[in-house]
Amino acid sequence: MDEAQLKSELQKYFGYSAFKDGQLEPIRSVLGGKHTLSTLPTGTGKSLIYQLSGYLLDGIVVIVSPLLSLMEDQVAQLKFMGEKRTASLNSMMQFEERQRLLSNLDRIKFLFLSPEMLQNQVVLNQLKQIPLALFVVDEAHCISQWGLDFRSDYLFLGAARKALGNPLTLALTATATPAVMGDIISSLHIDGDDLNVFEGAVDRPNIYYRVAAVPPEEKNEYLLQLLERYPSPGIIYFSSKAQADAVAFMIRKRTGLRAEAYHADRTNEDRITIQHQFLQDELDVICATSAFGMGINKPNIRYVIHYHMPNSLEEYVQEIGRAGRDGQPSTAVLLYSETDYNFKVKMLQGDFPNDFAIESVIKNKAVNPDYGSPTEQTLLLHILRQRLTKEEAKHFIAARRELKQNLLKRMKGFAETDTCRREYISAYFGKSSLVKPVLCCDGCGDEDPPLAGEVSSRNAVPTTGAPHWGKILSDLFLL
DNA sequence: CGCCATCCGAGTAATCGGATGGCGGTGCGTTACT
Repeated sequence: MDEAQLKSELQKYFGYSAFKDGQLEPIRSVLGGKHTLSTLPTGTGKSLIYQLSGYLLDGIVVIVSPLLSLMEDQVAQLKFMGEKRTASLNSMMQFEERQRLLSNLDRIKFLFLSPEMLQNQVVLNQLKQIPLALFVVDEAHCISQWGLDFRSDYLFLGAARKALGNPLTLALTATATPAVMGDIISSLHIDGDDLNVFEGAVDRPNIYYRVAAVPPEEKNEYLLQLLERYPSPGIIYFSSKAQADAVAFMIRKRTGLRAEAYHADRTNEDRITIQHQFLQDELDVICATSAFGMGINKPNIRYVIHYHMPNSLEEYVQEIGRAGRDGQPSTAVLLYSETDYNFKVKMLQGDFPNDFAIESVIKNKAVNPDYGSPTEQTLLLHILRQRLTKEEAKHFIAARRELKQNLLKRMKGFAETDTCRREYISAYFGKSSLVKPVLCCDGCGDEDPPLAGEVSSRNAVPTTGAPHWGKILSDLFLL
């Protein structure tokens, strides 16, 4: 199908007259019968890729999604567009409801489910009975990020694909390093000869990067200064739920800003409310752990501050990537402290099963649910499922530990580099060409973007020589 | 890692010193309970 025909189908199904950047190529690839891996920033219309492809192929489209809330969002969106043949299969459903859906799958066009649900034999058997147009893995980096450490069912998507007869597959993610892309492809057991990979840009030219070395005890005061300076709304990321709570409280006390904490200890109801309020501009600041963000597509987030550094540069880039979706100047600030790094190193070291745990799991053929963190348990489960020998298991754990430590070291490298941070990220993601924006990062000696209406007293940033606002914008749009 | 909070015994009436231990975070689904 040529581009003109696809455009007319786009018009027919969605009412759009043109594709956004990065949509057309993966659609043509899928329609050409090729497995496809596409990295495309969130908010640039990733879901349209499988939606339009799905309409133009016979059979059901199965979309594997990491979060129930994402599934619900997608179902609601499709139904809003008038597509009634949409459902998600999950644990929220009543038994009868689920039975009814499973026996009527032939009436469904878009089915959303979790990787865990695909482990269910009944579900797999029902799916085998009907023609499968496309197997979609949304947020596919979760395979690499969670498979071994957190949600082991992500590693079984390859087996599920095989059970379903190796269907045409589309993997979508916002950002992936070459290593993560390799993990995705090999874990899904995709034949490389039948694969097309489309890589979107990683760089976000309208985000200015800055790292500030701030000792832990000075972070709160420093943060308050930043909040005075930066326009809302924004996100502040933490490595600890308690600290996210505490700082949200402090911000409410000491500023006029509306701040809320968001993490896994909040009730489902609270989380929905907070997210909704944030999207409606009824909150200025979200103090969040990594629980917040996936699927959030709010255009006007002006800053993302990291109170603690994440465990990897992938996570960092994903989290700061939530800023400035509208293309307007935005800021990413990392409050870096070597104490934090040392703490993370220590935590990481304790987060792997020791030899005794490895040996007893192999001996008992079961994981003791009372032993260790979720990460340790997932790793032990993997050892068990792969039927590793003692030696293999120890090597596996050692390699895993080294990998995680390296990810953390690269994150530290980013924080400590005195050269261009944008180049550092770009190189990390294996990109060769990079066009630097006028306002790049502190490593390039650039000052923070001047902010509308800013009265700068305390920070006393000299504005002489700083590019004019209008020039900054025009430079951005030329990129 | 290095910093706290907590505990504990000493030995005196209410604290003190030293030791100890703890210290992240991500979500499905199922099932056994209140």
